[in-house]
Amino acid sequence: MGRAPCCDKANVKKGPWSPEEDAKLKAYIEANGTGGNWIALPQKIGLKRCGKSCRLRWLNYLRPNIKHGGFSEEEDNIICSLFISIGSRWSIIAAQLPGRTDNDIKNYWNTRLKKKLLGKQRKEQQARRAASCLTLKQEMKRENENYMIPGMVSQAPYWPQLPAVMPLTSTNQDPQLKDKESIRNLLVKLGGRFSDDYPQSSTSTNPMNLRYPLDVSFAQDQLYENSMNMISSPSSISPINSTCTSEVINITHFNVNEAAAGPNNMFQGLDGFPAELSELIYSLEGFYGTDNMVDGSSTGTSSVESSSWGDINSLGYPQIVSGFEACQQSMPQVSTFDESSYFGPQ
DNA sequence: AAGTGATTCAACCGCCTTCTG
DNA sequence: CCAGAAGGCGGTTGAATCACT
Repeated sequence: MGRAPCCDKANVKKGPWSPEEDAKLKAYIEANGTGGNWIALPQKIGLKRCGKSCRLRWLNYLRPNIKHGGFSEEEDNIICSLFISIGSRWSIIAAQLPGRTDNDIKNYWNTRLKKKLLGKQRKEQQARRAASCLTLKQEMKRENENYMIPGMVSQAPYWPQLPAVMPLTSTNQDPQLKDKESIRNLLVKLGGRFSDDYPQSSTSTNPMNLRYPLDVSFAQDQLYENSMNMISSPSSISPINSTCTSEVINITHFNVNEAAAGPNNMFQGLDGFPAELSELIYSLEGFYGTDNMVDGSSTGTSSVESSSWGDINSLGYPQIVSGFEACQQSMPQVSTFDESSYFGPQ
C-alpha cells in the first residue's frame, strides 16, 4: 500500500544551492538522466536535498539552454497575450518561449511586466482625466460666470468623481459583466472566438475547428499538446456537445461558461479572473488602441469580419497566427448566433 | 559612506492531479 | 477501487542586490 515518504524533511538541506551541489546534480543528470524518479535522485548522488528541490533546481537553473533575464519586446507581447488568454498558466506560457522557465516568466510578470503595463495604463488614465477635468472645469467656470451673484463667495466647484477606469462600452452595467465584456472583446481582438460566435459546423474544412484565443496561441505543436492534455481531462473542461462528429472538435470546442465554472478550468473562470486583470485589459486596450477593439456584443456585424487577423501580427507572434489564417478563412461566416443551430436539437 | 526603502529572483510551500501498489 | 506517494504547478517568501537620499 502506498510508497515510502519522499524524503526525511528533518535531514534535508534547504536554501540556496552551492556550486558543488549544482555540479553534482548536473553531472549526474547529464550522464544518467533523472531516471524518472526525482525522489530517489538526491540519495543516489549523495545530496542532502529533497527530490522536489532537485527537480526545481534542474528545471529552473541547471537545464541546458536556459535563458535568464533580457526578455525581448516580442517575448513581452507573447506573455501579455497569453496571460490575457489563459491567465497565470506559467508552464503553458513558458512552453511558448524556448529557454524560458515558468518560474522566470512568473517572476518577470510579477516584478516588471505587470508594472510596466499598469504604469502605462495609469499614465493614459491621468492624461484622459486631466483632459476631461479641464473641459469640465471650463464649462463650469462659464456657467458660474453666467450665474454668479454679485458679492457671493466663490466656492471650489464640486467635480464628479470620474470612473477609475474608462468604460469600454455600455454604462450602467454590472462591473463583473463589464469585465467579462472587456475580456471577451480583447479575446476576440486577439483572434479568438467564443462558443456563441459560431453555429456548430461539422462540415468545416478546418481540420481542428479551432475557435478560441486559446486555439490561436495553442496552434504551435507543443502548446497544442499541452492544451489537449488539459482539455481532454474531463475534470477540467467539459465539451459542450458530446455528439459532435469529430472527436477533435469535441475536445477543442468546449463551453467557455462551463469551463469558467470549474476550479481547474482553462480560463480559470472569467468570474475568478484576478481583479488586476480587468485593469490590465484596459491597459492592453491602450496598448493596442481602443478604437481597434472589437465590440462583439452589439455591432451586428460578423465577428469574423470585424476581427482582423492582421491585428494579431502586432502582438509579435505571427508564426502562431499564420497557421490560423487558413483556419480562419474556412470558418463559417455568421453574423448572428442561433443557439438551436449551434447546439442542435435539445 | 551609511541608512533605508524598493526590487529582483531563487527557492520553498502547499495544493491538485496522476500514478502506483 | 482505494490510499497514499510522486510529480507538477502557481503563489509566496525572504535574502541579496540596487537605487536613492
